[in-house]
Amino acid sequence: MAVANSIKQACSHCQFLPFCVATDNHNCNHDHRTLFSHKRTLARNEVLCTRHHKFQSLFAVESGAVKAYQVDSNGHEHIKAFYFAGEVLGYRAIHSGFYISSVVALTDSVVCEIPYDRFIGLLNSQPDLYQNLVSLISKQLAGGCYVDASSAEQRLAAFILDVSSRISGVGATQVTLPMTRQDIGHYLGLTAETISRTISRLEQAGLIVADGRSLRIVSIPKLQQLAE
Amino acid sequence: MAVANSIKQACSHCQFLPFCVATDNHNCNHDHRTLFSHKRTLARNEVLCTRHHKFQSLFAVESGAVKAYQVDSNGHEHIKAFYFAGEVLGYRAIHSGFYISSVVALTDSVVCEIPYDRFIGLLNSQPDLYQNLVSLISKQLAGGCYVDASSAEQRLAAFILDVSSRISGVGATQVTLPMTRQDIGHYLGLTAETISRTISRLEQAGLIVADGRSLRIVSIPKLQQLAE
DNA sequence: CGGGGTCTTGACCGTCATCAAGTTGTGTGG
DNA sequence: CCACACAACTTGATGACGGTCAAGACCCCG
Repeated sequence: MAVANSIKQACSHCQFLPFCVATDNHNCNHDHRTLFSHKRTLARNEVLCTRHHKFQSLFAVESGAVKAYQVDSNGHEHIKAFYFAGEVLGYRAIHSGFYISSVVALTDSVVCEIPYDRFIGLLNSQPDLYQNLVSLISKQLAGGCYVDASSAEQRLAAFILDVSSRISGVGATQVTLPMTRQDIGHYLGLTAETISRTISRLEQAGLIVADGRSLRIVSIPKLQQLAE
Repeated sequence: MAVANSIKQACSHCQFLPFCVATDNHNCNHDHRTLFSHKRTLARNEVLCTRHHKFQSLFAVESGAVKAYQVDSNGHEHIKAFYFAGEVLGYRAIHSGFYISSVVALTDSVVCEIPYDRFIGLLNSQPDLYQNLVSLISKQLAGGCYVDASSAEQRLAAFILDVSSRISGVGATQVTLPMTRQDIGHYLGLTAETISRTISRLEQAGLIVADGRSLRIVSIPKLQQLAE
């Protein structure tokens, strides 16, 4: 039970909780960390994994935040996704066997490494868990669709709602963004200047209050309406 | 063996072939079609499934082509994906239990319906097949990234390469697009006029030869270079 | 206090959306 | 088989949104 409690504290909102619990049950005399995964502490800007490197592990963000990005032949950075505490990354590498993106920490972070072969071993020993995995990957397929909204205001509104719900929970009005305006721009296909200007406009419109990276959402419904 | 041959003819390039074969092997005295799925013939513009309706089946496109789209609150259509012969759709609905997009046929098409509960039943009876499914969904996560290229020319170049490889095979230079300029625009976040103009520019630049919906790629490398 | 990264704001310009008109293509009924 | 109607496509003119370049303010950390 000590182990179960240690899971609950750090991992209570982790998408991988069902698998860690299953690991505990399956080998209740082992510590799930040594059996199943180990933790990596990342300083800000530290690299977690690199594009084109061999895929070996999924990663669960325990605390902090990371970004997954690619650099195109013109040197432009494209951010494919942000991952916050409790979220799991690496699914996209399963098919090709290589990481599609490089991943670096936006803030000091702790990340749980999940060796894929051991993970598959667990699933094969308890096949009903596979449906959990399929559901999680399906969720990633369904999400993040707002990037193709037409205007900068719409995209940013949707972004703010998405990030705040993922960091602070749905309905939260106060959020501190872990990424720069540059990063937001590279994610939304806009420039840092446009992000800055658009935040100012949203603020003038009375939808948010911004002070650097800390935001307060004045009206969630109005922001949703703008984002659609 | 008659059944196995009947699979091979229509389905030799289908992503679901491994599962259909497994079904055959597992119940070799049944016809896989009646056991596992049935076919639907769709006329052009006929609806396959509708957004927000209950998810019950995956669909494999046997012949023809379909588009998956959503209509936002302003009445603007956003195309999330095209699916061509051999490709499977519906994964995005697994997590929520409802279809995320509506799907209609672009041309007269034949589609194989795969009831999800029966499919899961098959997987549970042969858990090693789950890794096939996970790999297929992972592939969808990794693909279709070119939509966020910056310029209209880059997006269209990448689109042409993607579609031609999926319809006619990698390296093919002749392709007939099944969708309208409108559809391409709604997929790439551009207008039909911009698509038309950009095709003209690519033609003037000597990269392609266009005659309505039939395209010939003059130089695949140059097009790739443009698309990055 | 100084330095580098981050953020904001302004001026100008290019790309693509919008509106419009004309042409081509397709399908249907006479 | 032709004629008509409507959808799809092309091309042009104009304008708005966001990119680019630049300058200055702010902030964190040494």
